Amino acid sequence: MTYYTNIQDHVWKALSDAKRRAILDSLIKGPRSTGDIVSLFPTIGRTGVLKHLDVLKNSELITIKREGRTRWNYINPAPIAAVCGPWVTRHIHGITQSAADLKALAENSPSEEKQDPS
Amino acid sequence: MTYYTNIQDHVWKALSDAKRRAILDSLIKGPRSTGDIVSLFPTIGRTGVLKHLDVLKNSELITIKREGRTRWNYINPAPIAAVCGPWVTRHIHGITQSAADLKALAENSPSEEKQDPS
DNA sequence: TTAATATGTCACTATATAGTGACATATTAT
DNA sequence: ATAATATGTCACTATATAGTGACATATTAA
Repeated sequence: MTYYTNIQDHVWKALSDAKRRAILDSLIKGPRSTGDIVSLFPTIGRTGVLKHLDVLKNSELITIKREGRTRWNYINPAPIAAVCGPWVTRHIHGITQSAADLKALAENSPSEEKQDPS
Repeated sequence: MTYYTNIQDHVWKALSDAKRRAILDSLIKGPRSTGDIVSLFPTIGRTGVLKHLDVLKNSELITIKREGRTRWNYINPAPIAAVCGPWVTRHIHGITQSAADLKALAENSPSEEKQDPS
């Protein structure tokens, strides 16, 4: 199945690939053009990198700003801080969730985690 | 390709699945038997849960202790603390890695991150 | 011993994902 | 206008992954 509609899953899935994490690492210093990022990965082609950037964009881990024919890719750490940060912290400190949360997690794990009450 | 030989990747891949994160959540309170964990997931079968537990075991996110015919699954937060913690912290605070590290990351991303000098 | 319980293993299916090559479009330089 | 640059899109292939049903094994209860 693996139908996940919430942003949480998108973020974790995006971060599960080593190359995508490397791309994010390379953006900490500052934005890079797409071509520049491509040149950082000699082992895969341009379209491959493009698809990784698409994944990062869809999970909002990068934002994009066009300047002429150049596309500038900016890192956006907000999803990391919002999604992974709390989860990792909770597990490092062994903090238990409420039984109700756990039940929801297990039963419909695609939607997972705390959801907006919208 | 996606041949990853280091533990780092195993951890991120393991955590990329919502059900596996839910299993880990359920273990914060304390160890559970395999059958107990299975009963937490009505949407998938026993073998499905077993495979998730295998993934968690291979990434050392759980440890196992047998007691008669019962297998007790214990959470092990060490890989989270060792692998995800620093990465997440670094990104939340926007801390740059050395250029050499970045180059290594990009060129042979399968092995990724800092490796044992062994 | 026999049956029930709890778990392990395996081959299989279906979907997801990484990666590619070919082609298309937009922008800048000559 | 023409060429070079930078990026976007698409169909395709190969592998990885989630999940299943059937069967096997080990342990406890009757």
